[in-house]
Amino acid sequence: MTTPVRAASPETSTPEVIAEDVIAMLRANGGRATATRRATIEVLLTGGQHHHLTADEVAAQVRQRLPDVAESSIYRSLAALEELGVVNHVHLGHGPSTFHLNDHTHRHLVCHRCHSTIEVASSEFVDLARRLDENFGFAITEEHFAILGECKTCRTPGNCR
Amino acid sequence: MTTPVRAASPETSTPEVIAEDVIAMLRANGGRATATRRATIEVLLTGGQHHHLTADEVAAQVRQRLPDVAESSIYRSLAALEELGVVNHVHLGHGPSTFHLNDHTHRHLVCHRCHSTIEVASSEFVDLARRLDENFGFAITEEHFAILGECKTCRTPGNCR
DNA sequence: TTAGCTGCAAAAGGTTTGCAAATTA
DNA sequence: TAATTTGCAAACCTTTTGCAGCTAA
Repeated sequence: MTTPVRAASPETSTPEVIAEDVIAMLRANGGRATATRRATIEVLLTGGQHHHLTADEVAAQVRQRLPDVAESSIYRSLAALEELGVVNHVHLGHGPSTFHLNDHTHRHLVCHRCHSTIEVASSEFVDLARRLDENFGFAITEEHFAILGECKTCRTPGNCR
Repeated sequence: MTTPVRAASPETSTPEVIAEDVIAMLRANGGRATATRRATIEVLLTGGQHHHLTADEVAAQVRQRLPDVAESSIYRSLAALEELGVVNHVHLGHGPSTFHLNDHTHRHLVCHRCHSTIEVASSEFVDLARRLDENFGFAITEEHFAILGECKTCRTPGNCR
C-alpha cells in the first residue's frame, strides 16, 4: 500500500461515490475494505461544519455505528487513509492532531486564544507560495499549512477570555 | 506575574545585559530570580546556531552548570519566561515543542521530510499579513507562525529519504 | 487459504501536577 | 517571615506497538 492516489473531489461527487472510490483505492493498493475503515471515511465525509476532527472525535462518531471499535484501530485507519492521500492531519498548536479530508481548496487560520478556525481560499497564499519558492526553493505543502494568530474577536479588547 | 513585558532586543544589548533585564522583569512581576531561571535564560541566549531548543535540550544545557535541575523545573522556568514575553514556543509539526527567545525579526519554514528549518525575514510575510488582516481581521502572531512544506533538497528527486 | 485488520493491553513520549522541603526577597 | 520555587514521583494525554485471534479477498 504505497502508491499515493488523489481522492475524488468532493465538489464533483456525492459522499457515497467518494466513499466507494476510497474503498476501491484501498483494495487497489492491497488493503482491505473493513467496516472500521468504511465508517471512518463516512465520518470524515459527513463530519460537516468543523470537519477537523481529532482521532478521539472520529472514534466517538464511528462508535455510534460500531460500538466496539478500538481507538488504536481508528489511528490505524486514519493512517491508512492518509497513505492513500485521502486524509491529512494537521497540528493546530496545542492538543491532539486533527484529521480531515484532503481538500486542496482551502487552508486554515487558527486563533491561538479561542482556537476558532477560519477557512481561507488557497488563492490568498499564491503570492507567498511563489515568493518562497523563488527565494528559497521551498514548496508549501497544503496539508500541513496552518497559520496561528489572533482572530478578530479576540483582538477586540475585552472580548476573549 | 501577569504583566507581559517585551524583552530587550538582542541586537542592541549583550547577552549579559539582556539576562539582567529579564531578571529584573521577573522580580518586577513578583517572581524570583533563581539559579534555574538564570541558567535557562542564558542557555536560550547562547543557544546559538539552531536556537530552537526542545525542553529536553534546554535541560541538558542547564544541567551542564546545575546538574540537579529537574525537567519539571525547566518547564516551569520556560513557562514563566513565556509569560514575560521573553520566550516563545513553537510546534514545528511532530515531536516536542521548541523554545526560543521572542525575536520578532524572522519566521520559520520547516521541511516536513527532513525537518530542516529555514529562517525567513518577516518582510516576506508583510503582504500576506496585510491581506489576512484586511480580509479576515486576523493578525498573524509571529511567535507561532511556522510554515510546513518541502525544502529544496527534498524536492529534488532521490535526494531525501 | 493467507495476507491484512482488529481488539486489547501495555508502552512510549512529552508535559503537567501535588506536595513537602528549600530558597528568595 | 511569607511567598515563591524546586525536586521528586506520579499522573496525564495522545499516540504507537506487540500479539493472538478474526476477517476479507
